[in-house]
Amino acid sequence: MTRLPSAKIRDSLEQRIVEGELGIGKRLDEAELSAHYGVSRTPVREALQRLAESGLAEHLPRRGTFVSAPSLSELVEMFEVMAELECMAVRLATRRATNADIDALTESNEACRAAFEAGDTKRYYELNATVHRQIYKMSGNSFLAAEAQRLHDRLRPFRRLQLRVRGRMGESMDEHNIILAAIRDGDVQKAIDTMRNHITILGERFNDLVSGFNLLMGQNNKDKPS
Amino acid sequence: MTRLPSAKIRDSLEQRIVEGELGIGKRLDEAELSAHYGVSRTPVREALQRLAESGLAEHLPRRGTFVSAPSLSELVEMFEVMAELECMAVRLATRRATNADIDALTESNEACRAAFEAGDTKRYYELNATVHRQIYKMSGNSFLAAEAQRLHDRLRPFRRLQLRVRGRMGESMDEHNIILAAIRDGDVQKAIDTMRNHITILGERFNDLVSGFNLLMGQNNKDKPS
DNA sequence: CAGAACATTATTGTATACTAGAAAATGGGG
DNA sequence: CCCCATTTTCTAGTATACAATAATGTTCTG
Repeated sequence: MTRLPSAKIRDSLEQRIVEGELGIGKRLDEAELSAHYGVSRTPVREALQRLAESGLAEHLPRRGTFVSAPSLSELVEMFEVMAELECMAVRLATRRATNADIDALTESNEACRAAFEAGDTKRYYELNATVHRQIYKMSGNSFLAAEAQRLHDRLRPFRRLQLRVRGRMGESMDEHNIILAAIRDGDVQKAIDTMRNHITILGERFNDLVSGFNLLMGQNNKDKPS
Repeated sequence: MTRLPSAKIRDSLEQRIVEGELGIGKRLDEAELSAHYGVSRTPVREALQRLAESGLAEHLPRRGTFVSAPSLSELVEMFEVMAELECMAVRLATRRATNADIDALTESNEACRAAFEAGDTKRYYELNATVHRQIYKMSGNSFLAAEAQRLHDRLRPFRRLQLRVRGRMGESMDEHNIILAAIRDGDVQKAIDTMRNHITILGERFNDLVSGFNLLMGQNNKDKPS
Protein backbone atom coordinates (compact mmCIF):
# COMPACT_ATOMS: atom_id res chain seq x y z
CA MET A 1 0.00 0.00 0.00
CA THR A 2 1.85 3.07 -1.23
CA ARG A 3 -0.94 5.57 -0.76
CA LEU A 4 -1.35 7.17 2.65
CA PRO A 5 -4.51 6.50 4.68
CA SER A 6 -5.15 10.23 4.99
CA ALA A 7 -5.08 10.60 1.20
CA LYS A 8 -7.40 7.66 0.73
CA ILE A 9 -9.80 9.06 3.29
CA ARG A 10 -9.79 12.39 1.53
CA ASP A 11 -10.59 10.76 -1.81
CA SER A 12 -13.20 8.51 -0.26
CA LEU A 13 -14.94 11.49 1.31
CA GLU A 14 -14.80 13.38 -1.98
CA GLN A 15 -16.44 10.48 -3.75
CA ARG A 16 -19.07 10.04 -1.07
CA ILE A 17 -19.88 13.74 -1.34
CA VAL A 18 -20.10 13.98 -5.13
CA GLU A 19 -22.16 10.80 -5.26
CA GLY A 20 -24.58 12.29 -2.78
CA GLU A 21 -24.08 9.80 0.03
CA LEU A 22 -22.93 12.69 2.22
CA GLY A 23 -25.57 15.28 1.50
CA ILE A 24 -25.26 19.03 1.19
CA GLY A 25 -24.71 20.70 4.55
CA LYS A 26 -24.05 17.46 6.38
CA ARG A 27 -21.72 17.73 9.32
CA LEU A 28 -18.57 15.66 8.95
CA ASP A 29 -17.96 14.45 12.47
CA GLU A 30 -14.33 13.64 13.19
CA ALA A 31 -14.99 10.93 15.76
CA GLU A 32 -17.61 9.31 13.58
CA LEU A 33 -15.33 9.25 10.55
CA SER A 34 -12.46 7.93 12.68
CA ALA A 35 -14.60 4.98 13.67
CA HIS A 36 -15.82 4.49 10.10
CA TYR A 37 -12.33 4.33 8.63
CA GLY A 38 -10.76 2.61 11.62
CA VAL A 39 -8.10 5.26 12.19
CA SER A 40 -7.50 8.04 14.68
CA ARG A 41 -8.77 11.59 14.29
CA THR A 42 -5.43 12.87 13.03
CA PRO A 43 -5.58 11.56 9.44
CA VAL A 44 -9.30 12.31 9.35
CA ARG A 45 -8.67 15.92 10.25
CA GLU A 46 -6.02 16.22 7.55
CA ALA A 47 -8.45 14.82 5.02
CA LEU A 48 -11.09 17.33 6.12
CA GLN A 49 -8.63 20.21 5.83
CA ARG A 50 -7.91 19.24 2.25
CA LEU A 51 -11.59 18.89 1.41
CA ALA A 52 -12.18 22.36 2.81
CA GLU A 53 -9.31 23.79 0.79
CA SER A 54 -10.72 22.25 -2.39
CA GLY A 55 -14.06 23.87 -1.68
CA LEU A 56 -16.02 20.65 -1.36
CA ALA A 57 -16.39 21.18 2.38
CA GLU A 58 -16.51 24.20 4.63
CA HIS A 59 -14.64 24.51 7.88
CA LEU A 60 -15.96 26.63 10.74
CA PRO A 61 -13.40 27.16 13.51
CA ARG A 62 -14.24 25.20 16.64
CA ARG A 63 -17.61 24.31 15.20
CA GLY A 64 -16.90 21.61 12.66
CA THR A 65 -16.61 20.75 8.99
CA PHE A 66 -19.66 20.60 6.73
CA VAL A 67 -20.32 19.54 3.16
CA SER A 68 -20.38 22.80 1.24
CA ALA A 69 -23.81 24.31 0.88
CA PRO A 70 -23.30 27.06 -1.70
CA SER A 71 -25.95 29.70 -1.98
CA LEU A 72 -27.93 29.95 -5.20
CA SER A 73 -25.91 32.91 -6.41
CA GLU A 74 -22.65 31.09 -5.68
CA LEU A 75 -23.96 28.15 -7.65
CA VAL A 76 -24.82 30.34 -10.62
CA GLU A 77 -21.34 31.83 -10.46
CA MET A 78 -19.71 28.42 -10.39
CA PHE A 79 -21.72 27.25 -13.40
CA GLU A 80 -20.70 30.43 -15.22
CA VAL A 81 -17.04 29.59 -14.66
CA MET A 82 -17.65 25.95 -15.52
CA ALA A 83 -19.11 27.02 -18.86
CA GLU A 84 -16.02 29.06 -19.60
CA LEU A 85 -13.65 26.21 -18.78
CA GLU A 86 -15.70 23.79 -20.92
CA CYS A 87 -15.63 26.27 -23.80
CA MET A 88 -11.89 26.67 -23.47
CA ALA A 89 -11.42 22.91 -23.44
CA VAL A 90 -13.55 22.35 -26.51
CA ARG A 91 -11.87 25.25 -28.32
CA LEU A 92 -8.42 23.80 -27.76
CA ALA A 93 -9.66 20.26 -28.36
CA THR A 94 -11.07 21.23 -31.74
CA ARG A 95 -7.73 22.68 -32.76
CA ARG A 96 -5.52 19.99 -31.30
CA ALA A 97 -7.55 16.80 -31.70
CA THR A 98 -5.95 13.80 -33.37
CA ASN A 99 -7.95 11.32 -35.41
CA ALA A 100 -7.56 8.79 -32.62
CA ASP A 101 -9.02 11.31 -30.17
CA ILE A 102 -12.03 11.89 -32.38
CA ASP A 103 -12.58 8.16 -32.82
CA ALA A 104 -12.45 7.60 -29.06
CA LEU A 105 -14.82 10.49 -28.46
CA THR A 106 -17.23 9.16 -31.09
CA GLU A 107 -17.17 5.79 -29.40
CA SER A 108 -17.93 7.29 -25.97
CA ASN A 109 -20.71 9.35 -27.46
CA GLU A 110 -22.23 6.24 -29.05
CA ALA A 111 -22.13 4.47 -25.70
CA CYS A 112 -23.80 7.51 -24.24
CA ARG A 113 -26.52 7.33 -26.89
CA ALA A 114 -27.06 3.64 -26.17
CA ALA A 115 -27.61 4.38 -22.47
CA PHE A 116 -29.96 7.21 -23.40
CA GLU A 117 -32.02 5.04 -25.74
CA ALA A 118 -32.12 2.30 -23.13
CA GLY A 119 -33.39 4.87 -20.65
CA ASP A 120 -30.55 4.03 -18.26
CA THR A 121 -30.25 7.41 -16.55
CA LYS A 122 -27.49 6.43 -14.16
CA ARG A 123 -25.33 4.97 -16.90
CA TYR A 124 -26.04 7.94 -19.19
CA TYR A 125 -24.95 10.21 -16.39
CA GLU A 126 -21.66 8.34 -15.97
CA LEU A 127 -20.91 8.19 -19.70
CA ASN A 128 -21.78 11.85 -20.06
CA ALA A 129 -19.09 12.62 -17.50
CA THR A 130 -16.69 10.45 -19.48
CA VAL A 131 -17.34 12.39 -22.68
CA HIS A 132 -16.65 15.66 -20.93
CA ARG A 133 -13.51 14.27 -19.31
CA GLN A 134 -12.27 13.15 -22.74
CA ILE A 135 -12.77 16.65 -24.10
CA TYR A 136 -10.80 18.08 -21.17
CA LYS A 137 -7.96 15.71 -21.98
CA MET A 138 -8.16 16.47 -25.69
CA SER A 139 -7.48 20.11 -24.92
CA GLY A 140 -3.86 19.06 -24.54
CA ASN A 141 -3.68 21.18 -21.40
CA SER A 142 -3.50 18.84 -18.42
CA PHE A 143 -3.75 21.68 -15.93
CA LEU A 144 -6.98 22.82 -17.55
CA ALA A 145 -8.18 19.22 -17.56
CA ALA A 146 -7.52 18.90 -13.84
CA GLU A 147 -9.19 22.21 -12.97
CA ALA A 148 -12.21 21.49 -15.13
CA GLN A 149 -12.56 18.05 -13.61
CA ARG A 150 -12.28 19.50 -10.13
CA LEU A 151 -15.06 22.01 -10.70
CA HIS A 152 -17.11 19.41 -12.57
CA ASP A 153 -16.95 17.11 -9.54
CA ARG A 154 -17.80 19.92 -7.19
CA LEU A 155 -20.92 20.73 -9.20
CA ARG A 156 -21.85 17.13 -9.70
CA PRO A 157 -24.44 16.92 -6.90
CA PHE A 158 -26.29 19.82 -8.49
CA ARG A 159 -25.91 18.78 -12.11
CA ARG A 160 -27.51 15.44 -11.37
CA LEU A 161 -30.79 17.12 -10.58
CA GLN A 162 -30.58 19.17 -13.72
CA LEU A 163 -30.24 16.05 -15.85
CA ARG A 164 -33.25 14.41 -14.27
CA VAL A 165 -35.55 17.10 -15.57
CA ARG A 166 -37.87 15.64 -18.16
CA GLY A 167 -36.57 16.01 -21.70
CA ARG A 168 -33.22 17.37 -20.61
CA MET A 169 -31.41 14.11 -21.35
CA GLY A 170 -32.45 14.14 -25.00
CA GLU A 171 -31.49 17.78 -25.39
CA SER A 172 -28.13 17.06 -23.81
CA MET A 173 -27.62 14.15 -26.20
CA ASP A 174 -28.41 16.33 -29.23
CA GLU A 175 -25.95 18.95 -28.04
CA HIS A 176 -23.26 16.31 -27.65
CA ASN A 177 -23.82 15.25 -31.24
CA ILE A 178 -23.54 18.81 -32.50
CA ILE A 179 -20.37 19.42 -30.49
CA LEU A 180 -18.80 16.20 -31.72
CA ALA A 181 -19.61 17.06 -35.31
CA ALA A 182 -18.17 20.54 -34.85
CA ILE A 183 -14.94 19.10 -33.45
CA ARG A 184 -14.74 16.70 -36.40
CA ASP A 185 -15.29 19.57 -38.85
CA GLY A 186 -12.88 21.84 -37.01
CA ASP A 187 -15.69 24.36 -36.56
CA VAL A 188 -14.40 26.01 -33.39
CA GLN A 189 -17.09 28.66 -33.09
CA LYS A 190 -19.95 26.20 -33.41
CA ALA A 191 -18.35 23.89 -30.86
CA ILE A 192 -17.96 26.74 -28.38
CA ASP A 193 -21.43 28.18 -28.87
CA THR A 194 -23.09 24.80 -28.45
CA MET A 195 -20.99 23.98 -25.43
CA ARG A 196 -21.82 27.24 -23.70
CA ASN A 197 -25.50 26.61 -24.21
CA HIS A 198 -24.94 23.03 -23.05
CA ILE A 199 -23.50 24.12 -19.73
CA THR A 200 -25.16 27.42 -18.96
CA ILE A 201 -28.03 27.16 -16.55
CA LEU A 202 -29.76 30.48 -17.11
CA GLY A 203 -33.05 30.51 -18.95
CA GLU A 204 -35.52 27.68 -18.61
CA ARG A 205 -32.92 25.46 -17.04
CA PHE A 206 -32.36 28.09 -14.42
CA ASN A 207 -35.70 27.37 -12.85
CA ASP A 208 -35.04 23.66 -13.06
CA LEU A 209 -31.91 24.15 -11.04
CA VAL A 210 -33.59 26.40 -8.51
CA SER A 211 -36.23 23.81 -7.77
CA GLY A 212 -33.60 21.12 -7.52
CA PHE A 213 -31.51 23.30 -5.29
CA ASN A 214 -34.36 24.02 -2.93
CA LEU A 215 -35.15 20.33 -2.92
CA LEU A 216 -31.63 19.51 -1.84
CA MET A 217 -31.51 22.26 0.74
CA GLY A 218 -34.74 21.13 2.32
CA GLN A 219 -33.45 17.63 2.96
CA ASN A 220 -30.07 17.84 4.52
CA ASN A 221 -29.63 21.11 6.31
CA LYS A 222 -30.97 19.80 9.56
CA ASP A 223 -27.65 20.06 11.34
CA LYS A 224 -26.21 22.87 9.27
CA PRO A 225 -25.36 26.03 11.19
CA SER A 226 -26.13 29.44 9.86
CA MET B 1 -8.10 35.37 18.57
CA THR B 2 -10.86 34.09 16.33
CA ARG B 3 -8.63 32.72 13.60
CA LEU B 4 -6.97 29.39 14.24
CA PRO B 5 -3.17 29.12 14.34
CA SER B 6 -3.25 26.46 11.63
CA ALA B 7 -5.12 28.81 9.29
CA LYS B 8 -2.74 31.66 10.01
CA ILE B 9 0.25 29.41 9.36
CA ARG B 10 -1.24 28.32 6.07
CA ASP B 11 -1.73 31.92 4.98
CA SER B 12 1.69 32.94 6.21
CA LEU B 13 3.32 30.14 4.23
CA GLU B 14 1.32 31.08 1.14
CA GLN B 15 2.52 34.66 1.40
CA ARG B 16 6.12 33.63 2.00
CA ILE B 17 5.96 31.41 -1.07
CA VAL B 18 4.39 33.91 -3.47
CA GLU B 19 6.76 36.62 -2.28
CA GLY B 20 9.69 34.34 -3.02
CA GLU B 21 11.02 34.04 0.53
CA LEU B 22 10.44 30.29 0.29
CA GLY B 23 11.91 29.52 -3.10
CA ILE B 24 10.72 27.09 -5.75
CA GLY B 25 11.42 23.48 -4.78
CA LYS B 26 12.32 24.32 -1.19
CA ARG B 27 11.58 21.64 1.33
CA LEU B 28 9.09 22.72 3.98
CA ASP B 29 10.41 20.98 7.08
CA GLU B 30 7.74 20.32 9.68
CA ALA B 31 10.03 20.55 12.70
CA GLU B 32 11.66 23.72 11.39
CA LEU B 33 8.30 25.38 10.79
CA SER B 34 7.06 24.24 14.20
CA ALA B 35 9.96 26.03 15.82
CA HIS B 36 9.51 29.09 13.60
CA TYR B 37 5.83 29.50 14.49
CA GLY B 38 6.18 28.29 18.07
CA VAL B 39 3.61 25.52 17.76
CA SER B 40 3.67 21.75 17.51
CA ARG B 41 3.88 19.82 14.25
CA THR B 42 0.14 19.13 14.18
CA PRO B 43 -1.11 22.55 13.02
CA VAL B 44 1.93 22.87 10.75
CA ARG B 45 1.05 19.61 9.05
CA GLU B 46 -2.54 20.74 8.54
CA ALA B 47 -1.30 23.96 6.98
CA LEU B 48 0.98 21.99 4.65
CA GLN B 49 -1.86 19.70 3.60
CA ARG B 50 -3.91 22.71 2.61
CA LEU B 51 -1.05 24.28 0.70
CA ALA B 52 -0.58 21.04 -1.19
CA GLU B 53 -4.28 20.84 -2.00
CA SER B 54 -4.20 24.39 -3.36
CA GLY B 55 -1.29 23.47 -5.62
CA LEU B 56 1.20 25.88 -4.10
CA ALA B 57 3.12 23.00 -2.55
CA GLU B 58 3.62 19.38 -3.46
CA HIS B 59 3.41 16.53 -1.01
CA LEU B 60 5.43 13.35 -1.49
CA PRO B 61 4.36 10.53 0.85
CA ARG B 62 6.93 9.89 3.58
CA ARG B 63 9.37 12.24 1.90
CA GLY B 64 8.09 15.68 2.68
CA THR B 65 6.38 18.76 1.34
CA PHE B 66 8.05 21.03 -1.21
CA VAL B 67 7.23 24.37 -2.76
CA SER B 68 5.76 23.47 -6.14
CA ALA B 69 8.30 23.34 -8.94
CA PRO B 70 6.19 23.09 -12.08
CA SER B 71 7.87 22.13 -15.32
CA LEU B 72 7.98 24.61 -18.19
CA SER B 73 5.12 22.91 -19.98
CA GLU B 74 3.02 22.95 -16.81
CA LEU B 75 3.72 26.66 -16.49
CA VAL B 76 2.64 27.26 -20.07
CA GLU B 77 -0.56 25.37 -19.34
CA MET B 78 -1.25 27.38 -16.20
CA PHE B 79 -0.67 30.67 -18.02
CA GLU B 80 -3.00 29.50 -20.77
CA VAL B 81 -5.77 28.94 -18.19
CA MET B 82 -4.89 32.21 -16.45
CA ALA B 83 -5.35 34.03 -19.74
CA GLU B 84 -8.78 32.50 -20.15
CA LEU B 85 -9.89 33.48 -16.66
CA GLU B 86 -8.58 37.02 -17.15
CA CYS B 87 -10.43 37.25 -20.45
CA MET B 88 -13.62 36.03 -18.85
CA ALA B 89 -13.24 38.54 -16.04
CA VAL B 90 -12.61 41.45 -18.37
CA ARG B 91 -15.48 40.36 -20.63
CA LEU B 92 -17.94 40.37 -17.72
CA ALA B 93 -16.36 43.48 -16.23
CA THR B 94 -16.80 45.40 -19.47
CA ARG B 95 -20.48 44.49 -19.53
CA ARG B 96 -21.18 45.04 -15.86
CA ALA B 97 -18.88 47.90 -14.87
CA THR B 98 -20.36 50.92 -13.08
CA ASN B 99 -18.94 54.41 -13.45
CA ALA B 100 -17.54 54.16 -9.93
CA ASP B 101 -15.75 50.94 -10.90
CA ILE B 102 -14.19 52.59 -13.93
CA ASP B 103 -13.09 55.59 -11.88
CA ALA B 104 -11.46 53.36 -9.29
CA LEU B 105 -9.75 51.32 -11.99
CA THR B 106 -8.49 54.48 -13.69
CA GLU B 107 -7.07 55.66 -10.40
CA SER B 108 -5.24 52.35 -9.80
CA ASN B 109 -3.90 52.42 -13.33
CA GLU B 110 -2.57 55.94 -12.83
CA ALA B 111 -0.82 54.84 -9.63
CA CYS B 112 0.62 51.98 -11.64
CA ARG B 113 1.89 54.37 -14.29
CA ALA B 114 3.49 56.54 -11.60
CA ALA B 115 5.40 53.57 -10.22
CA PHE B 116 6.43 52.60 -13.74
CA GLU B 117 7.69 56.07 -14.57
CA ALA B 118 9.51 56.21 -11.25
CA GLY B 119 11.16 52.93 -12.14
CA ASP B 120 9.89 51.37 -8.91
CA THR B 121 9.62 47.78 -10.11
CA LYS B 122 8.47 46.30 -6.81
CA ARG B 123 5.69 48.85 -6.41
CA TYR B 124 4.72 48.41 -10.06
CA TYR B 125 4.24 44.69 -9.45
CA GLU B 126 2.04 45.35 -6.43
CA LEU B 127 -0.13 47.92 -8.16
CA ASN B 128 -0.33 45.78 -11.26
CA ALA B 129 -1.74 43.01 -9.08
CA THR B 130 -4.23 45.51 -7.65
CA VAL B 131 -5.47 46.46 -11.10
CA HIS B 132 -6.03 42.84 -12.02
CA ARG B 133 -7.75 42.14 -8.72
CA GLN B 134 -10.09 45.05 -9.34
CA ILE B 135 -11.00 43.64 -12.73
CA TYR B 136 -11.74 40.26 -11.16
CA LYS B 137 -14.08 41.94 -8.70
CA MET B 138 -15.71 43.99 -11.44
CA SER B 139 -16.72 40.78 -13.18
CA GLY B 140 -19.48 40.55 -10.60
CA ASN B 141 -18.68 36.86 -10.19
CA SER B 142 -17.04 36.40 -6.81
CA PHE B 143 -16.28 32.74 -7.44
CA LEU B 144 -14.42 33.69 -10.62
CA ALA B 145 -12.66 36.45 -8.70
CA ALA B 146 -11.49 33.99 -6.06
CA GLU B 147 -10.31 31.41 -8.58
CA ALA B 148 -8.52 33.99 -10.69
CA GLN B 149 -6.83 35.42 -7.63
CA ARG B 150 -5.79 31.95 -6.51
CA LEU B 151 -4.15 31.14 -9.84
CA HIS B 152 -2.67 34.63 -10.04
CA ASP B 153 -0.97 34.11 -6.67
CA ARG B 154 0.23 30.69 -7.65
CA LEU B 155 1.85 32.10 -10.79
CA ARG B 156 3.26 35.14 -9.08
CA PRO B 157 6.75 33.71 -8.50
CA PHE B 158 7.00 33.00 -12.23
CA ARG B 159 5.58 36.20 -13.61
CA ARG B 160 9.01 37.83 -13.78
CA LEU B 161 9.88 35.24 -16.45
CA GLN B 162 6.99 36.57 -18.47
CA LEU B 163 8.38 40.08 -18.40
CA ARG B 164 11.84 38.85 -19.29
CA VAL B 165 10.51 37.03 -22.36
CA ARG B 166 8.32 39.89 -23.42
CA GLY B 167 10.89 42.56 -22.88
CA ARG B 168 9.99 45.64 -20.94
CA MET B 169 7.43 46.79 -18.40
CA GLY B 170 6.34 49.52 -20.78
CA GLU B 171 4.54 47.12 -23.07
CA SER B 172 2.56 45.80 -20.14
CA MET B 173 1.68 49.35 -19.15
CA ASP B 174 0.49 50.16 -22.68
CA GLU B 175 -1.72 47.09 -22.68
CA HIS B 176 -3.27 48.15 -19.39
CA ASN B 177 -4.14 51.49 -20.96
CA ILE B 178 -5.73 49.83 -23.97
CA ILE B 179 -7.73 47.45 -21.79
CA LEU B 180 -8.94 50.26 -19.57
CA ALA B 181 -10.01 52.32 -22.58
CA ALA B 182 -11.81 49.31 -24.04
CA ILE B 183 -13.69 48.78 -20.77
CA ARG B 184 -14.62 52.46 -20.73
CA ASP B 185 -15.86 52.25 -24.34
CA GLY B 186 -17.65 48.96 -23.74
CA ASP B 187 -15.55 47.38 -26.49
CA VAL B 188 -15.65 43.79 -25.21
CA GLN B 189 -13.75 42.21 -28.09
CA LYS B 190 -10.87 44.64 -27.91
CA ALA B 191 -10.64 44.23 -24.13
CA ILE B 192 -10.52 40.46 -24.47
CA ASP B 193 -8.02 40.37 -27.32
CA THR B 194 -5.66 42.75 -25.56
CA MET B 195 -5.98 40.88 -22.29
CA ARG B 196 -5.22 37.52 -23.88
CA ASN B 197 -2.12 38.94 -25.48
CA HIS B 198 -1.29 40.60 -22.15
CA ILE B 199 -1.31 37.33 -20.23
CA THR B 200 -0.20 34.67 -22.66
CA ILE B 201 3.55 34.15 -22.60
CA LEU B 202 4.36 33.57 -26.23
CA GLY B 203 1.01 33.35 -27.93
CA GLU B 204 -1.39 30.56 -28.66
CA ARG B 205 0.62 29.01 -31.45
CA PHE B 206 3.50 28.48 -29.08
CA ASN B 207 1.10 26.84 -26.63
CA ASP B 208 -0.13 24.58 -29.43
CA LEU B 209 3.46 23.62 -30.10
CA VAL B 210 4.14 22.79 -26.46
CA SER B 211 0.93 20.78 -26.34
CA GLY B 212 1.98 18.79 -29.41
CA PHE B 213 5.47 18.34 -28.02
CA ASN B 214 4.09 16.87 -24.79
CA LEU B 215 1.96 14.51 -26.84
CA LEU B 216 5.05 13.27 -28.65
CA MET B 217 7.15 12.95 -25.50
CA GLY B 218 4.47 11.25 -23.46
CA GLN B 219 4.81 14.01 -20.80
CA ASN B 220 6.32 11.62 -18.30
CA ASN B 221 9.37 13.41 -16.98
CA LYS B 222 8.34 14.71 -13.62
CA ASP B 223 11.65 14.96 -11.82
CA LYS B 224 11.66 15.79 -8.16
CA PRO B 225 13.48 18.37 -6.12
CA SER B 226 16.70 17.29 -4.44
C1' DC C 1 -43.61 30.20 33.01
C1' DA C 2 -39.71 32.88 30.79
C1' DG C 3 -35.22 33.98 30.82
C1' DA C 4 -30.66 34.37 32.33
C1' DA C 5 -26.64 32.76 34.84
C1' DC C 6 -24.24 28.85 35.86
C1' DA C 7 -22.68 24.07 35.43
C1' DT C 8 -22.17 20.18 32.34
C1' DT C 9 -21.12 17.94 28.19
C1' DA C 10 -19.40 17.27 23.79
C1' DT C 11 -16.32 18.31 20.18
C1' DT C 12 -12.67 20.76 18.16
C1' DG C 13 -7.68 22.22 18.40
C1' DT C 14 -3.00 21.27 19.97
C1' DA C 15 0.81 18.83 22.14
C1' DT C 16 3.33 14.82 22.87
C1' DA C 17 4.60 10.05 22.32
C1' DC C 18 5.23 6.39 19.45
C1' DT C 19 5.73 3.81 14.82
C1' DA C 20 7.38 3.11 10.31
C1' DG C 21 9.72 3.99 6.27
C1' DA C 22 13.17 6.44 3.60
C1' DA C 23 17.58 8.76 3.33
C1' DA C 24 22.23 8.80 5.06
C1' DA C 25 26.11 6.62 7.21
C1' DT C 26 28.94 2.76 7.88
C1' DG C 27 31.73 -0.96 6.70
C1' DG C 28 33.33 -4.95 4.28
C1' DG C 29 34.61 -7.02 -0.24
C1' DG C 30 36.10 -6.33 -4.96
C1' DC D 1 38.85 3.72 -4.77
C1' DC D 2 34.33 2.16 -5.67
C1' DC D 3 30.25 -0.65 -5.09
C1' DC D 4 26.85 -2.77 -2.51
C1' DA D 5 24.72 -4.59 1.78
C1' DT D 6 23.73 -3.45 6.44
C1' DT D 7 22.90 -0.41 10.07
C1' DT D 8 21.84 3.94 11.85
C1' DT D 9 19.52 8.10 11.95
C1' DC D 10 16.23 11.21 10.74
C1' DT D 11 11.69 12.56 9.36
C1' DA D 12 6.99 11.75 8.19
C1' DG D 13 2.60 9.40 9.68
C1' DT D 14 -0.44 8.06 13.30
C1' DA D 15 -2.29 7.42 17.95
C1' DT D 16 -3.33 9.18 22.26
C1' DA D 17 -3.63 12.61 25.84
C1' DC D 18 -4.80 17.03 27.09
C1' DA D 19 -6.65 21.90 26.66
C1' DA D 20 -10.00 25.20 25.04
C1' DT D 21 -14.36 26.54 23.55
C1' DA D 22 -18.86 26.14 21.73
C1' DA D 23 -23.25 23.68 22.52
C1' DT D 24 -26.38 21.99 25.85
C1' DG D 25 -28.81 21.32 30.03
C1' DT D 26 -30.12 22.86 34.66
C1' DT D 27 -31.45 25.67 38.17
C1' DC D 28 -32.55 29.90 40.22
C1' DT D 29 -35.00 34.22 40.02
C1' DG D 30 -38.45 37.51 38.44
